Amino acid sequence: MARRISRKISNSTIHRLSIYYRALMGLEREGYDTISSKELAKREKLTPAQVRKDLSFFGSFGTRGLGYPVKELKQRIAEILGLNRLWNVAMVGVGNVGSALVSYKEFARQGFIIKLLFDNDQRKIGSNHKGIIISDIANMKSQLKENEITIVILTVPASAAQKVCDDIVEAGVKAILNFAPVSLKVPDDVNLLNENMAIELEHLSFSLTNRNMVMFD
Amino acid sequence: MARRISRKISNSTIHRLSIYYRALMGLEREGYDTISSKELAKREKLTPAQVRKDLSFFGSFGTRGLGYPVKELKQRIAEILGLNRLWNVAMVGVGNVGSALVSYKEFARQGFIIKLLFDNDQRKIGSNHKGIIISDIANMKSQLKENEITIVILTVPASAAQKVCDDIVEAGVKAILNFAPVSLKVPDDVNLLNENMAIELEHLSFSLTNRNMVMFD
DNA sequence: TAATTATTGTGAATGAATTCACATTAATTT
DNA sequence: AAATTAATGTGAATTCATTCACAATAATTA
Ligand SMILES: NC(=O)c1ccc[n+]([C@@H]2O[C@H](COP(=O)([O-])OP(=O)(O)OC[C@H]3O[C@@H](n4cnc5c(N)ncnc54)[C@H](O)[C@@H]3O)[C@@H](O)[C@H]2O)c1
Ligand SMILES: NC(=O)c1ccc[n+]([C@@H]2O[C@H](COP(=O)([O-])OP(=O)(O)OC[C@H]3O[C@@H](n4cnc5c(N)ncnc54)[C@H](O)[C@@H]3O)[C@@H](O)[C@H]2O)c1
Repeated sequence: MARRISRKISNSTIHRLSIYYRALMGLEREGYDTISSKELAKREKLTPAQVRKDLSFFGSFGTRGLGYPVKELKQRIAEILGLNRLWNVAMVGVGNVGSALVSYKEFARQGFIIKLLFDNDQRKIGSNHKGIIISDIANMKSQLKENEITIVILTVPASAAQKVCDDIVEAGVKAILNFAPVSLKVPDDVNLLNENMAIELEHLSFSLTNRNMVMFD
Repeated sequence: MARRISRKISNSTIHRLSIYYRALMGLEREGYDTISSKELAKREKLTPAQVRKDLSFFGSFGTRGLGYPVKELKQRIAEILGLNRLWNVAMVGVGNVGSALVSYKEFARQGFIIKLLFDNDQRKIGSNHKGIIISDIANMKSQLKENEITIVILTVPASAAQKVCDDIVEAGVKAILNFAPVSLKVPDDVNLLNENMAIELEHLSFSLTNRNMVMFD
């Protein structure tokens, strides 16, 4: 029953699975029963071969001559991505970015349940934020364990990030989404992803600057 | 004087340039005069060869036996990324995410100046947000042109995103950073980047789910 | 039920990105 | 000033990702 993935799945493939997942949600809403790799690729500006190859790493979900069943494929991708369950999430640093994320209902709808909030600002600690009481960062380590938190969103200032990150790791958390613009050091068995909006802006500024692929030295 | 880049620079290389840039800012603060590819790679969990290859696409900035001059290399990368100038930025949709971004001072420090804010909510239009008056979306097209906006940050609900995006494109803007979780259609000459935090969370949930590279069907 | 059509699933081919490996060269030491 | 050391810059080798191309096959049509 267990399908062993021999090859390592590339980050690009994982990323595209999320894209397919979103596309399929849209298609379901629009009333599609099936979708071909050709049509799915067109919608997401990819190639049909890429779509088929990505999916083939995990099994054969389609029907030759017809395409993929929208509802079922969506469900299969949800399973692959680990979205057919709830994840206990904590967030550290309830400032500008943290507040925006907490109020975002889509995360909960996807199974990412923000259970705990932490901050070190005495004025914030104890206050109720969208139904969750903000806890003192001093209690973080024990509370992360007690509440079986598996994912932490890190939205503290860059200067505090490594220290807080160390504590998160010590609490046994294996997945961190970091918004602070610093390279955090974590052990190999911890999944760290960085969300850095400045880098995206810099990418745009690079593209605008090098429109004709000409540089100056 | 113009150095033609024959090969297309890969997105990964551009992304790493931003990483080097941040690392160099840190190194400068820490008082380093020079840095070797070996040390820079170690800090950012990359390989020395990768660092050297990335930089070599744009010129030879180092000294054999010694390494790269921190201050100068930082400046060169800033030039490559187009950060040695100011960019006029507008933001559409001043809600949770939009508000967080507007209050973020680092963007301005990097040269991304948020000049205009737009919304369609009558209660928000006309109000002063961090020193900027929120304008009516109805006036967006003309104002984007008048103010020579080159980058737009799009933080409206998914349902409104494509329509607003079309107007942005019509105004002649060639770079868009989109936070709405939809695939926007834009002409080939428009640079569109998507910032999707849910996708990052899904990546983490994939990694946690497939820790031993075993899947279930 | 046979012929036709559409589209998957996948090895093989191609293309792209990364890493290797070393000649080159600048700085430092003796 | 020669020898030694350290690290760059870059072709070549390798690894990884994407695309090609087609046999296999399910659905539909005649
Ligand atoms: N605001 C943005 O648009 C934006 C954009 C890109 C990146 N970022 C990054 O995201 C992070 C958060 O940004 P922000 O604008 O929300 O900052 P913020 O200052 O509004 O919020 C940070 C929060 O962390 C808390 N905090 C500080 N030190 C702490 C500690 N040691 N333990 C627990 N909590 C602590 C503060 O009390 C505050 O509530 C920063 O690293 C920032 O660089 C922000
Ligand atoms: N809040 C989050 O943490 C978060 C996380 C991931 C993605 N997103 C995405 O980012 C976008 C913004 O999220 P948010 O939480 O800030 O939403 P929000 O509802 O708080 O803000 C959206 C703003 O856009 C304005 N708006 C709506 N339609 C408009 C139109 N046609 N023209 C101009 N303005 C319009 C609204 O008045 C509002 O001020 C959404 O697409 C959301 O899915 C948000």
